[in-house]
Amino acid sequence: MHADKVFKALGDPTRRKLLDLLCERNGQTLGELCEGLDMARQSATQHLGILEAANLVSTVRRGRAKLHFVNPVPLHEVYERWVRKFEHQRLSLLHDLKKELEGE
Amino acid sequence: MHADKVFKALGDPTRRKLLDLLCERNGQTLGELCEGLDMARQSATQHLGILEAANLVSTVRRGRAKLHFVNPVPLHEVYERWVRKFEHQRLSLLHDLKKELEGE
DNA sequence: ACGTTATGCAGGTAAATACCTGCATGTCAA
DNA sequence: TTGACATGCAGGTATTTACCTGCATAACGT
Repeated sequence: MHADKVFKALGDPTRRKLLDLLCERNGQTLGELCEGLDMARQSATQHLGILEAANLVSTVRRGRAKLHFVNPVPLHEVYERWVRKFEHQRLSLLHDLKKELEGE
Repeated sequence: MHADKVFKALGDPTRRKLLDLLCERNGQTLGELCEGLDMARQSATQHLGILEAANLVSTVRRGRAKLHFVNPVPLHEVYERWVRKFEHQRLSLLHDLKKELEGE
């Protein structure tokens, strides 16, 4: 997994909105996605390209249209690597901080 | 939760390394964290500031030193909002794609 | 074939980002 | 108090990013 691409892709509100749009209805075309975005088509293309490079979106050509599908796998990998790892700290964090504030 | 700050904070390899370093040993000082980084102290300060602004790191002053602690809460919120939401698609994605490739 | 529609590609600009150097402030220990 | 140590703050630069305009290509329907 390329954490860099995934997190950078998610670090933009337009791209997160694109994912939400695709979650509502999978397989939309570029034109359809643009309707919900309030920016030029070319900008949306760029955002979708970044999502695709991060493997968060997969595409299928269908005639002159390009259909976009969410790929949830990288999100799950993010969870495995960056959420679960820190889960066990949710209690020990408080412990560490408390000890520190009490003077070691 | 401020998804923007959290994802942007995570979208840099230096900052992810800082989180890993703190995961190994919580409560390290700026100087200690710098030893594992290969960049000027001021740059690390900037990265830690971004992590703190995203609420991924909390700090406690202790005399002239500043101790850093991981805060796993935003990571868990990311999971709730951006991973679980797309979990149910892990099967339906294949379904959608298959239908599409078969010609609707 | 022709016009319409959907997307691709080239490039240009303003803002944000990641790094740095240099100097200031605050704390500890002798 | 003084020197050493830990961090804070100001600013400067090169790269990346997010947006745009303009033109090119490809597919559909009549």
